[in-house]
Amino acid sequence: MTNSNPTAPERYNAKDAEPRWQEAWAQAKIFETPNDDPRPKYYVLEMFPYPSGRIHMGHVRNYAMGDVVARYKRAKGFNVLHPMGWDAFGLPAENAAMERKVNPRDWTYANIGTMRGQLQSMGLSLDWSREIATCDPAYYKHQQRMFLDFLEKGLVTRRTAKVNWDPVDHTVLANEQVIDGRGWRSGALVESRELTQWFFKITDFAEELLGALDGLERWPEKVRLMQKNWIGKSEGLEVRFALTRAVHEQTEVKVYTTRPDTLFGAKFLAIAADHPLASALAAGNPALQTFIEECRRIGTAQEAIDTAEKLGFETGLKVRHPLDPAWELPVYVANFVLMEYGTGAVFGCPAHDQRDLDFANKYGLGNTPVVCPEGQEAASFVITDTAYDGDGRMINSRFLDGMSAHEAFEAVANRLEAEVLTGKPVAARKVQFRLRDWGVSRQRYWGCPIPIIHCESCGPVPVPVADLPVKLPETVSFDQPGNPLERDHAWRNVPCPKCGAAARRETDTMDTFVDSSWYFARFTAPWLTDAPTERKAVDHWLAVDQYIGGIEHAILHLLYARFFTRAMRETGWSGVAEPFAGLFTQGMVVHETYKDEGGAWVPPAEIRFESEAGERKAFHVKTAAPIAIGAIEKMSKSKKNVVDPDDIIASYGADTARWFMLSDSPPERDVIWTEEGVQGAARFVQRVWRLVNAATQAAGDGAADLALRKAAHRALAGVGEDVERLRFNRCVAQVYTLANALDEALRGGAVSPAAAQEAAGILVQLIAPMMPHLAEECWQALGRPGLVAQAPWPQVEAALLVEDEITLPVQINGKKRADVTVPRDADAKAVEAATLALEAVQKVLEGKAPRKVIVVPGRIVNLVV
RNA sequence: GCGGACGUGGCGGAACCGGUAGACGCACGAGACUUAAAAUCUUGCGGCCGCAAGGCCGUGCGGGUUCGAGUCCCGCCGUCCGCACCA
Repeated sequence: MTNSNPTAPERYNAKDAEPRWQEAWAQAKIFETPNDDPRPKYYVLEMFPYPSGRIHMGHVRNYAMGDVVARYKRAKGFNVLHPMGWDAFGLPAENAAMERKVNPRDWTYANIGTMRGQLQSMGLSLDWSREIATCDPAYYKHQQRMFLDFLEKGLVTRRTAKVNWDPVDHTVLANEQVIDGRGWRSGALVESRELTQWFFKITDFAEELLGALDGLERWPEKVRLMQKNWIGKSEGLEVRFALTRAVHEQTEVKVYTTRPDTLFGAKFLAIAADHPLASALAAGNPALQTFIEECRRIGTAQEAIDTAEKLGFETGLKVRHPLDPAWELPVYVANFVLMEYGTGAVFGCPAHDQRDLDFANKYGLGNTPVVCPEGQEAASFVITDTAYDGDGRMINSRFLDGMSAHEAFEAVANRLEAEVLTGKPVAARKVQFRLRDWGVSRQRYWGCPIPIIHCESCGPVPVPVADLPVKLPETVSFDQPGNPLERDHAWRNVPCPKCGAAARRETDTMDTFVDSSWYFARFTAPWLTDAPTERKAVDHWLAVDQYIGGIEHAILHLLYARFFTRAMRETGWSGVAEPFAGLFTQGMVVHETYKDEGGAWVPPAEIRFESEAGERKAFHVKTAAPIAIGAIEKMSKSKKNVVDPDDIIASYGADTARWFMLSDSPPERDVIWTEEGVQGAARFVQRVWRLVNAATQAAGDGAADLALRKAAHRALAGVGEDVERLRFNRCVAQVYTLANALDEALRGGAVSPAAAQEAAGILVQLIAPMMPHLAEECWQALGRPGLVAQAPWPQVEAALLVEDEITLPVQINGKKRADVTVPRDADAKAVEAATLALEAVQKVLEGKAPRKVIVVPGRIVNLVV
């Protein structure tokens, strides 16, 4: 190429070009989005970052993907909203404050400044005029307003509850934030504590949140399933078991069951250690008291639960079987019954529940099988140490015998609902959810203050809307553990808004997941000072058409946001129920790990590679000591396998980093960051630049035009389709294919200037969403007017996508033996004739006719001989 | 334990509704240019046999359906993810 083109351009200089084009875009304000644009809207959003300090490769991948969609949709004629903001409240700021004696606000805003600069150096097409930070009173003021609205609507409550206490972060955590019994952030084993907390009543929407999942067709099936399981709906029966003697006026125990069909297999009743009946009994029973305390102690540590034995305490109480008053069952207090689920009491059917069986075997309660698997003799069906929880025919169950389990469920439910024995129903059908209300109180400083004032006589009083925001105090000290708001008397002590008496502010702040539950709505009109949203704007822009982020938020953030949007609908701040119409969960960025001979982790920047007998070996750049290449893992500081985006952008440019991020792996899978891969991307950047410049020099007679134009339009059609489906790795492959075709055509010398420039122009527009700076530079080199970022997406010429002749594979008995070339519209008969005329086919047939000929038009020919 | 996803060259991966397995890239081999290196260019690259033409085998393993299976069905094996005393 260099030889054939004496006017060869210099190498493309990303360092020079990238800031230049970023400045040009900013000057032209082309990424600032008006709300009143008549074109169809498209809202693309990536999960906003926590300003932890610097961006990491995960951010680069996330935002590169979103930017491809934004730029593509803009070229397709949409009015695209693509904003950015900061999820700016959170514990790291407080930890930094404690460790480094800096103010959390200063620390946060310094990080925002750094990270904003880094994102801008990536050349993202963001509307920075809509930037928001959740720690800004101008943002959280509206969150406080909505909190009060929710409170008025009954969507917020305050109650005492057993909560997850993180002893390291000194705060309460929601159920969703406890992973494997540990705090999601601190990793500390959580403890159970009884505290008075504010709750968002997400359970009010359990049914709706579950039902609406089916409508989220552009969500990954996996995420929908995870949410479905998390909400955990079950349908069963609440059955009242009458006690044979009253205990402190309690005459019955309510039990929730999803298997009323197995009621005749019941052997015992078990209640939770926290059950009111257990407490009542314990009052006069020290042994039981000890047992209950033991249960509570074990209950706090999740790990213990996994290994803990099923333990019970026989109370001596008896209950009557609801289907046979003469049948009495013993009542146990058991460590495996949860007060939080159902009624805090279960009936045990050992034959058909493993846990009940373990318990029954331990205490010698026996078992009676009542569901017999198909094909099994009822007489010989015995349960010893493995319960049977499958389907079958009812046995040993009086009036249920012979029914299916499902029929028996209905029969029992019907009979107990219309109870004939006592004249009143002893059971009711009930739907039960696993989902708990969302506890939002956090005993931390760096969060959105809960706008409540506690008054001795009036109770919790909402701060008047006119007094919002309740701002965090500016000066705080972190020299003692605990929440500094508690100690800030000037801030805390205020008069009651209702009666004027001395009162005190709520010192808990909101879970930071509240902040991120509505930011996408705020982006639609972030300039409003007197309301969280403008209905016209929010209803126009929502739902987000394409949301992109990590799978780790499959439940947490994505469930909270779905709830919050509904709560906003209930309070009039939005007319939309679902915030995200399309969701994409991208994979992580992973990297090899390296260890030196001493077992210490070594960062990739300190390693050089050599190939010895085809084997890749690593050495330390300075000491030349051999380095062991370890497993490929998520980039993490602890394993030192991180690559800083700044370093990559400085040495290769943003386009190279973006291109590599999009090229190798399917976006939903993990991508392995490799030096070779980045270099490959960098080579391609230069190759595009050379090709585009060479295209301006084309001077052929046009003999190769048609083939090149076909290649260009095939790529155009393919990339369009693949961007729509977020298959960026395939887009990249198509671009390479077109680059190869253009290269070959130019080298052949038979391509006309017009066709060369058309193909080069298409190539540039195809890479523009992915490598926007290079694309602008090339666009200019081609002499095209304006910015490629503003150019409409080229039209595919459909005629160029069809071939006049097609080549079909010919199989004989299912094995490929030849090819046959026929006109595109040849019918089956013509294809058959052409196939049979092939020399290779005739040789096999030896004059005989094939037994069968299968012609799939446009696809394949198969001969059976 | 329950629920789900996945398994294709040395590597990342492609293959639409069952129709040419391995697109595209990376790595690697050979060669050209160069004093040399980088860059660039040419070329090879699933395995086995063969000078070649060509043939045989091949998508985790074992069966099945089909003219035809990476794709569908049944049974294993392995990896990853989510939930987990939920009655």
